[in-house]
Amino acid sequence: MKNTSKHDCKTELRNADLKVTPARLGILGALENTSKPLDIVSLIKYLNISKIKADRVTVFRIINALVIKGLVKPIQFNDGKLRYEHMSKADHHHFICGECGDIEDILECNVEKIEKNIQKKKGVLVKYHSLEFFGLCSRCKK
Amino acid sequence: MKNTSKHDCKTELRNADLKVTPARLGILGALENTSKPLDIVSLIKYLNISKIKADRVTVFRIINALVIKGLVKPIQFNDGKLRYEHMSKADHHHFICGECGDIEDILECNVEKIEKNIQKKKGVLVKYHSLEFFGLCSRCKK
DNA sequence: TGACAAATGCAACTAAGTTGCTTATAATAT
DNA sequence: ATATTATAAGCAACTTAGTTGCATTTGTCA
Repeated sequence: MKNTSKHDCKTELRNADLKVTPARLGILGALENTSKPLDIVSLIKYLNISKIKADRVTVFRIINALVIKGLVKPIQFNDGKLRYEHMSKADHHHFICGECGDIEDILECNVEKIEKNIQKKKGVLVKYHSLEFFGLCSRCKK
Repeated sequence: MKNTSKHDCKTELRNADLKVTPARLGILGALENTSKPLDIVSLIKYLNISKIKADRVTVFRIINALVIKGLVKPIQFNDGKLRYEHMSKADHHHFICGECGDIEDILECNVEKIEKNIQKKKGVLVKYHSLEFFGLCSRCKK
């Protein structure tokens, strides 16, 4: 299981014309093994735990490269920092509670149809979209 | 026209339990008179032009208050800063070009239905949602 | 295994956003 | 109108996200 994942990460990087390095494998691995989107600080923590040392700057640079190559998608929860999600897990959206920060997955929307429509109508290329819902969760609502 | 708008801003603030001050009127006015979402720096510029002086910190505090009260909605274009839009203009979404930063309005999606669904299913309160499309515009695509 | 391009580390920087505290001002009652 | 009071604004200092330049290291490929 772990081997497969590692192998997948390697070929993923190679297909994207990115050299295979420990930090890159670690970051891709982190994003594939988690259910919630991760911010830079969480990624660095994950790398530390995995005994992979990588500078803050390196993590920023790697994540930017992954985004540009389309392997990873940035998500904004309007708290001043970006989080990142592996594209293979980007098939759902989120509800974010503005009070407690709780994140719930939202499955029931099909934006791909709209996406295709926009591409055709406007002549643009849509790489990814973000659909997030903000409000109060059932606990904080009261 | 201007009087009406000013009056609307006043009652808007009063209804939200916010005191009416020049800076608040200026910011609400700016957000009502523009078609594109504005970031903090643009808001400060607008205030300066309107001969309203307001500290950076004040603008941040005002905008946060307006968001909490639900008069204004923050929008993220994944460039490291928030932009803001008056709620009365929040009925559409955006396409953002990652190359040149161009912003195009996207009209054709009805997320309200999904929103109501989520509220019912999850027992949460959705205050606003964000749906933005990221990619390359027709010019940068080539 | 050696060469070269690409990746990393480090230091210093920019820019967004926040906090604490003092002063000023809008709303309310007198 | 005026005094009172809670709230807003200003200022300085801070935190945190993200970037840039440059020197050093490392992955790849011949």
